[in-house]
Amino acid sequence: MAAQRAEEDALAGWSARELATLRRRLRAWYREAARPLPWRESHDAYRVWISEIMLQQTTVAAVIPYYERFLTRFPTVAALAAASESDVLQLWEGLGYYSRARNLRRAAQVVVEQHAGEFPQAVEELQALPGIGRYTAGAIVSFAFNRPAPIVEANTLRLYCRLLGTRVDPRSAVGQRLLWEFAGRLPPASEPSEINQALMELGATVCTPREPGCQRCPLLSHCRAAATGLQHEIPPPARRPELTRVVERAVVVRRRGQVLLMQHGVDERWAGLWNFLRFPAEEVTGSLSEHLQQRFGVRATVGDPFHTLTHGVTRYHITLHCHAAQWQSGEPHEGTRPFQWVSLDQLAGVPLPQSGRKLARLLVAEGTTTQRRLFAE
DNA sequence: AAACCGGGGGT
DNA sequence: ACCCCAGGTTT
Repeated sequence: MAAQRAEEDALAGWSARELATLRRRLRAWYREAARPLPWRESHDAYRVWISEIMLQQTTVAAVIPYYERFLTRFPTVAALAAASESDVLQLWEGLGYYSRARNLRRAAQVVVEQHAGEFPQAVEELQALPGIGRYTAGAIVSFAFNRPAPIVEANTLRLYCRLLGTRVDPRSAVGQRLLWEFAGRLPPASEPSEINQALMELGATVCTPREPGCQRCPLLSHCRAAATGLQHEIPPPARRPELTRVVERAVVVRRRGQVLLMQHGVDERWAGLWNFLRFPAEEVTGSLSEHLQQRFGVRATVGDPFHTLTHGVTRYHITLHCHAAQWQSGEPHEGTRPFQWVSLDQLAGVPLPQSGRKLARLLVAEGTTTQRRLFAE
């Protein structure tokens, strides 16, 4: 296989001597260029774990305030294990990928119940916990326990591809095997944590996607891509899925100063979070009022849209038309989906997706006058 | 292998 | 408007 040949070629020529030199230069650079990150404060597995889960597909700047609040509210794995799912989701609100929060709580319960509250120190055992994959397991082992473990994520993936000078697709099975093999050779027995952090930091700040700073890279003389001028073409860009435009409707049903919320099911987007009544506009065949009665068993008078907001979610661009409605009769039901009535004051304590929160803020901020207009009682 | 999961920030 | 992000799970 051509791909297999490319893999062998890419790994050939990295002598133990060269790797030792590479590590020395990397450490020297890192000790100058270091920026503070939450987990540098301690080598606590719980803290490293929380931060790594939050950082999945999420930028450092976005994570920091969430990390601080989370550690204050749930300072130990035992505290997290004892929390309700809703409480954990509440702290996760706005961060996205909410299965991370649900898995976090489940994993905490496993650690408490099956590991006596102590994090296992082996990659395989950590990877068996919900929400912990190969990267996060390696990150915990190397950062928290300071034991050698390979890490491959967005930054090191790009860095390794360029160092290796390979045009192999890093997302393919062959590419993955190549990268993890190379990643396994990099952390030394002594102080591997620093090397792994330095690799990620170099990828994040110097070996960047668009304009890699090769002139200031401490590993320039080791880089097979830079040697041949291929750093801009490696790694090959991922194919972007096409954006689908959809129109949805949200209905704020009001009854005696309270609003109606539905909970998203486990097989839906925003699983476990609450929302106003919300559905694709195309599912509405007749009037909105008829739709509410047929689908939720609720009689209500529905007004024209009072607000429209757009937002992106995964590969969808959503236009959301928001309606105010006045409840008349009928308790809401739809399969086993939970519903609840909450006052506007209580809304702050219920986990909502970002789009729902924007709508909620609108209701609270609009004031009594507008609400009276929207909900003619 | 491909789809799915969210939202923010940079350009 | 498009690209990227300290990924993991499910199909």
